[in-house]
Amino acid sequence: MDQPPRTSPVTLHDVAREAGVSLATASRALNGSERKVNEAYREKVLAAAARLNYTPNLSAQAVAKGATNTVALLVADIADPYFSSIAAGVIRASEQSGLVVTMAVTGRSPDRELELVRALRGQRPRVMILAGSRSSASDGEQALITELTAFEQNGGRVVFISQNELPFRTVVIDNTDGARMLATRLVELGYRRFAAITGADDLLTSRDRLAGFAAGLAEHDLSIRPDHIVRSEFTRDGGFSGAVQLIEQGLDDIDLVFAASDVMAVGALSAFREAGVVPGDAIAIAGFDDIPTVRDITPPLTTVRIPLEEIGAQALALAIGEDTDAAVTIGSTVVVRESTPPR
Amino acid sequence: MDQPPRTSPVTLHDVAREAGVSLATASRALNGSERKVNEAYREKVLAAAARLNYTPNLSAQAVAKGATNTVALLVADIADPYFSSIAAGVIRASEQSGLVVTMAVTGRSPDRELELVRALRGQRPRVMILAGSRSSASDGEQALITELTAFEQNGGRVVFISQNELPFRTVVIDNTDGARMLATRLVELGYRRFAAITGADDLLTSRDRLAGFAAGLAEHDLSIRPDHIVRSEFTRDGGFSGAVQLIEQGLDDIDLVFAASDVMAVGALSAFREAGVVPGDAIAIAGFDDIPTVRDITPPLTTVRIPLEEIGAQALALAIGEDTDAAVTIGSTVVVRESTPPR
DNA sequence: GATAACAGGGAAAGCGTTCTCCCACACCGG
DNA sequence: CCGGTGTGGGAGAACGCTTTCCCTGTTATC
Repeated sequence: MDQPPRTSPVTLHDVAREAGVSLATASRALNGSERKVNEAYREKVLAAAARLNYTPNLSAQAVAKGATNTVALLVADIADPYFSSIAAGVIRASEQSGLVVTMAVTGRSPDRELELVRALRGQRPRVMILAGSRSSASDGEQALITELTAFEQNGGRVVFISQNELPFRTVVIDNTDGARMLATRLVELGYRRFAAITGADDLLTSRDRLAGFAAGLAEHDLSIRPDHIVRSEFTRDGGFSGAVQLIEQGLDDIDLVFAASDVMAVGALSAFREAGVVPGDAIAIAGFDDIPTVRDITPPLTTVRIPLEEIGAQALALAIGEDTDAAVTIGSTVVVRESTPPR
Repeated sequence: MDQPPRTSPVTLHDVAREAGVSLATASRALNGSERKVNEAYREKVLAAAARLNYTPNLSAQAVAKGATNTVALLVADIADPYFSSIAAGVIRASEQSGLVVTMAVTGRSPDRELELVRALRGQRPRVMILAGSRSSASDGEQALITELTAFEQNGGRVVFISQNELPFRTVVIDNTDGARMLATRLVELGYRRFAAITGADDLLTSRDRLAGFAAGLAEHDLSIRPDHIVRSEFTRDGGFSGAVQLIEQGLDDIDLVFAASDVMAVGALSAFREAGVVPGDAIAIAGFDDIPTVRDITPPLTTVRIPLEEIGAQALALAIGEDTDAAVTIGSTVVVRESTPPR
């Protein structure tokens, strides 16, 4: 595979020599903007660069300029449609701005997150976007804040996607209000007896959604029986096992299950179906996020739509934008589908 | 947001001064491996680094060493579960090897792909992994090969995920054989009258799968009526519109629809359901890939399982491995689920 | 106790860029 | 014809590291 001598990459120096100009001129013709360079020279340089198939060494540019074109993106799990949709938005927006995205996956571990932030900081990215799910009482929190503050003091920008409880720019997803509206809507549809499958209690996203849902119910003097709230992993399998738990407890007093995310709802749906409980009929289900797949499952899922790709794009805009708005709040809409027929 | 004076990042120089040692010693204590440094000195340096919250500038390291720790990953669409699963595998394996992944999205455009390869080459990554869907007759193909060959001659490694029709290392997905086995299995289940929804004709993945499926049928003296093969976008919506087209043509002479990917199958399922044709009952459906969601849709989808995450991990292994095996072939297994009940 | 061998610190030369100076030259007004 | 004012090329410093090379001090060997 490696028969040819293995040449070393073409440098700007080579291009300059080939074009018969100085290093400085070559640099200016190819990348440096400010100063004009004689049209004849410029063409000679461009021709030489093309002939040699030259590509500027971005690392060298970065050290010379003291700035990169990099966006560092941290997500919990790229195979999860919630995060991959957000990532798609970040990447699209980045490419439009001529930025390159480097991505790391925390696997939902705060320790790993801190470690990755430290490592990514070495890249001196322009922007760091953290789309992990924040949890409330993590010990490493302070260390993370220290790290990110240092990063900002060196001229970087930090953007969180989640709750704005941290002192950084944030794309705020209005989990509480979205869940509240969903609850109201479900009450209007005739539902009265609720259960919920949520993530661990310190997961802010999950907690806010549950709280919002409960608040919405409270407005109609309804509530969720404490034993009808089951906690589980914030994943498809967590949703599955949460539903299993509900089934084992007995479904008599439940006509609707609220899952704190669509991914969990999908898992729950499968659990119900496997147990012979027909979703949308014997039991209604609602989720949160409106990930692409939920319109294709059966029954199509009632959920709260948040524009995931746009959130990713907004995060980048917030990061590179001039205005120092500390937060952008993303609205959500309730989408009623067949998993919650009127009753 | 930026009140504090905005200090510049801590450099190795600062650390060395703080620790009272030379630059060389600091470098060796923190990163450089070969030479030993006195334990007392090393501790002083590490302490100083921690005190100043130093992070080595990776760009500077890259230009000094002439090598990076970067893996460049190109995918067609990160929101597509096929690619996001592969990406998850690449990222996991990369992090295990201490490599950083930079990701770019081609949006299925060969021109864009070429452009991105050029741009990413500037990063001087150790490895470039291309997971786009290859298409046969793309004009820019030669330019892409030139670019990638140059990259390899400079010491980089290129890995494709797809078909090995290009002169680079490849993780080969055995589309043909998988589809052939699927066809055989479906014939065993009693199906005789087939239709297919596939991608554009020059998309190799799609073409191979269709060819394999047809070959499998041929072994049992069966075939797909040419007018029962519809071509469409290789996406969920493409699957949907493909199914609509079949419905409009009439489903009388069809009892099973083979979709060239699970994503398409999912779209097709929705189309059938919307048209009142019950999938798994009035019409059977089979897909290809075994993306995570297909076990959660209704009916659960019969498909050909390929271990997507492992493919991603294999791609990285192939890239950084010593052995110059040009290709690794990934086996596939038929998974029969309820979308194709015996008949 | 003299000498060879080695360990390990520090100075300085790179790595591939950008960018600040400096300078030569052309052009202009008086 | 002279000095002033651009204009734009080129030399070289700088960016933050790694690594080679030199040199001193310690240890091993006879």
